[in-house]
Amino acid sequence: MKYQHIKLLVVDDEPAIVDFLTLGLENEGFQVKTATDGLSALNIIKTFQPHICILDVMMPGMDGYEVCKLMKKVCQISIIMLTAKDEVEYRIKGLCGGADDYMMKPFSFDELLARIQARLRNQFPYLLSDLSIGPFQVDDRRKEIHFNQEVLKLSATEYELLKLFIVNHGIVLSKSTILEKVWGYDFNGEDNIVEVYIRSLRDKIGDKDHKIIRTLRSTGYRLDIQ
Amino acid sequence: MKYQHIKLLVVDDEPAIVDFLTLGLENEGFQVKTATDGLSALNIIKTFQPHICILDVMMPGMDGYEVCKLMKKVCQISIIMLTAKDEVEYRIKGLCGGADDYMMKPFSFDELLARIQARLRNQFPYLLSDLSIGPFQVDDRRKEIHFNQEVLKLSATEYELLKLFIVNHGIVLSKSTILEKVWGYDFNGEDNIVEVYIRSLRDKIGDKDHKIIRTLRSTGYRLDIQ
DNA sequence: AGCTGCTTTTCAGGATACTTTCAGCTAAAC
DNA sequence: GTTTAGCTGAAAGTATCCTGAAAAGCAGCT
Repeated sequence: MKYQHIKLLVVDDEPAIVDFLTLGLENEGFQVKTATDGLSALNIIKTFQPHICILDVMMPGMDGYEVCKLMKKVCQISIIMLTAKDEVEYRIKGLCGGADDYMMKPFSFDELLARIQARLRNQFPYLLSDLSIGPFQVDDRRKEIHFNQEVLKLSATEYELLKLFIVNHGIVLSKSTILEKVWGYDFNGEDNIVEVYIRSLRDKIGDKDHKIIRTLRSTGYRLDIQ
Repeated sequence: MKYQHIKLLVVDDEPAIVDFLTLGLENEGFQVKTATDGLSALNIIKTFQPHICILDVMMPGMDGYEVCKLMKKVCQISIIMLTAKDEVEYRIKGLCGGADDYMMKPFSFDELLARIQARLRNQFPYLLSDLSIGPFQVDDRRKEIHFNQEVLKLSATEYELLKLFIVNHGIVLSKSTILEKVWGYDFNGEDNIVEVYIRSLRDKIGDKDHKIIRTLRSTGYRLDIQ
């Protein structure tokens, strides 16, 4: 649960590995998206904006080395490369191309976790402590959100929803995404409930003219800061 | 459980060792953070303020000896240095630089535990006996908790529950967490028992309006001090 | 074994806060 | 002007928590 606001991208052309990692990482609480080739990985980065990418070197089409360089150009992302035992030259190439860490296959899941934590500590230490963005401050241990230094009185669902917006501020969230993340994939009600909850959030943060939580008609909602 | 409020920092450039120690120490109940180099160790100290640092001498970049000196400058911290068998000169250097103890690799985990306890007895004796937070004082040896200078008359279960809250004050504890920590993972009753026990604690500390032990509906409970 | 006092656990009713639905309304898009 | 998506007030439905009380368990004592 403590990693709920940390986004990972797993890129490997072998679905078995992707599934294995995704399952484990989601279980640890991370937000995980996947890609099986470099091009789609680069596309996902644009919208998902992950903090860390776990990237296999050997892939058909663009190889991991290329992908790594391009990713680093586009955004601030921490990259952990996966190499097979005998791909030493790739490892060196990878590190030169901007990878932050590498792991040899086969590896244990715990080792991966340790490296992810190391990356977070190095590059995103603020993610491990409190999340403070604009007028919002999320204290996940107290389960409280401050808005302009005042504690908001929120129900559990409202808390989760607002946290989702804060973590993804500046990014549009569709109603179906919100439903999935807050209510769970197995929720089978109408998505009007999202509208209802967003109203109550807007009420509580005094967002009368919908300038903080923006509505993007037939697309979704976006939390705008400043 | 008895070390729950003691904070350790493990610094070693070998992830395998870091993982091994972290796992074992967390299992003993310590709060553990890790670093793989001196600089990040110094950064962590600022926010985490550990009581004891387990510090490897041989590290790339800043060596343990340097780190040790800097740590001692910044704060009151007990340092246990790790040296390889043949690094005698480092050991001497380390002790001169302010290390409080040293251990030769390889060492047994029990030896490390013993040295940690020795350090605690020397430098933080109060951590081993009393835990005093706000109006609460836990005397774990006598199995007594004082509230506003008065001894509370508690059953064994009530004692464990209140201690859990005191150690984790300010942090929301879910009913399942509480069940696991106080009743054990193999308890198979309803979680209404948590509610019942919390009522009795509230009665005994006079928390009529539930402002000391807060209920966070469908999330958990939180002990608030002040 | 039976009694006693205490602790632990279960149970059921009720209060309350939260969740969900609904229907009519508003406003944007074409 | 029509259509559609989103907004909103209120009502209905539900889950969670609180509580008093009783049952079950357990240790010490005679």
